Amino acid sequence: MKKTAEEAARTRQDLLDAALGVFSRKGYHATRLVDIAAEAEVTRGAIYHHFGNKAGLYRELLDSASMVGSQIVTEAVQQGGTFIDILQRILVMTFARVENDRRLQDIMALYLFNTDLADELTDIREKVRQESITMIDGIAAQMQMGIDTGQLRPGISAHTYARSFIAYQNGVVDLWLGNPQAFSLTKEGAALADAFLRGFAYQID
Amino acid sequence: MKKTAEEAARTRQDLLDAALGVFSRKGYHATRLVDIAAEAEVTRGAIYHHFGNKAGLYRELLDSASMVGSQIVTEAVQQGGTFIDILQRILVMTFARVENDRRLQDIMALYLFNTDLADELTDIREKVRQESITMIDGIAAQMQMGIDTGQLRPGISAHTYARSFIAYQNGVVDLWLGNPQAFSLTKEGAALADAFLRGFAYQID
DNA sequence: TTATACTAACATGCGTGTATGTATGTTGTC
DNA sequence: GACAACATACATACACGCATGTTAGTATAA
Repeated sequence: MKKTAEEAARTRQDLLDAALGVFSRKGYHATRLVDIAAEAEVTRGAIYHHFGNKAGLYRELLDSASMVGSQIVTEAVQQGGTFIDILQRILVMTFARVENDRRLQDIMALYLFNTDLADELTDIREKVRQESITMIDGIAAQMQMGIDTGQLRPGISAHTYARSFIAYQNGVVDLWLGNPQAFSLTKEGAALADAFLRGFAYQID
Repeated sequence: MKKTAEEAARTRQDLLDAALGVFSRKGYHATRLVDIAAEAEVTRGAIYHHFGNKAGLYRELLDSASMVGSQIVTEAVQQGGTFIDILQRILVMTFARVENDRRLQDIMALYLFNTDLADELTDIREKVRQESITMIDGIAAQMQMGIDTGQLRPGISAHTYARSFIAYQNGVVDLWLGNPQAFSLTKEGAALADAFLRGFAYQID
């Protein structure tokens, strides 16, 4: 019955993958550990062996799921262009990747729909909150550069720009997750990014 | 033990109010009927008497909570102004009202975080989905007018404008609900709306 | 031979729903 | 308008299932 070390690591990863899918689809409370175990083709015992309990699994999962969005950002920055070009690219790439990457969908869902977190998970909520704050701060620093170089309209604070940006990004993804058949993130992504970054208002030059 | 007819209606409403608060804070699965009953200062028996079961209570709640956003829209339209002015006003009013109205906060949370809805509530999810579709269609019709009258930039479809708009509105509210102390929806509302509607890009006229 | 990676069986608690009880409003009848 | 007959608005207590966590067992890698 005992498996080799790498086999064990594999089932551990399988459990994390399965948990990500089920948690993001059904929420924390509604997911039954037996569903996760079944999807990973083990029994619940494996979960308790690797993660101690349900909350431990969720904890681990969130740690492994973090720092995914940052990869897209660095990739978009590397391709160069103006400040607005980069912001546009971040949105377009995020939208397209969400539509085509099931795993990323699940991670986004996990971050966006973190209600119904049990009392025993308040520390997790707090951690996510802190992470989002530092993320906003980081984006705000970038936005400040955009303001300083005259590529962003003045009169709006860097933090407002930052909040506006990720609010939009999350809002679009959220909307799509709620009804994926309604529209295509890949096809409409560029227009959605354009409408946001260039604004709705028609300014005659 | 039997109360007068209007007393009964009162406890029924108390239960709905209590349910809105608890459901929106903890999610469907995590809320215990005893919590709702306690907050309404009755026992669970009252819930089963008035609503049959937990799902019935949630169902009723969602019906009574619907059609709140439309009120803001009509109010914003009545005040007149250009198309962009009205859109701006809708955002600003929504943001400000969310920050100051606990009930509206709960309703928004209920709509935004509708994950973890039990298998017995798939019909509710479907209903919410349908409502959001017709809402988007309605907004798109308005946006089409904005395009036709040259007040919205051409080259973007009415539906994309509509999705963009409510994605942003929801995104900002979602962001704030996740961390209300981080910023003030009332104070930053105008800037957030402005950044969105006029765009980030600095266009030199 | 020992620690590991689980499986299987069991115990426990908790939350929903239901059945019953009860006090009181409400309605018809004379 | 008084009084029975019934309906209502809950409270209380119980039954039941289900999901978590725990413990014991087993096979095998190290």
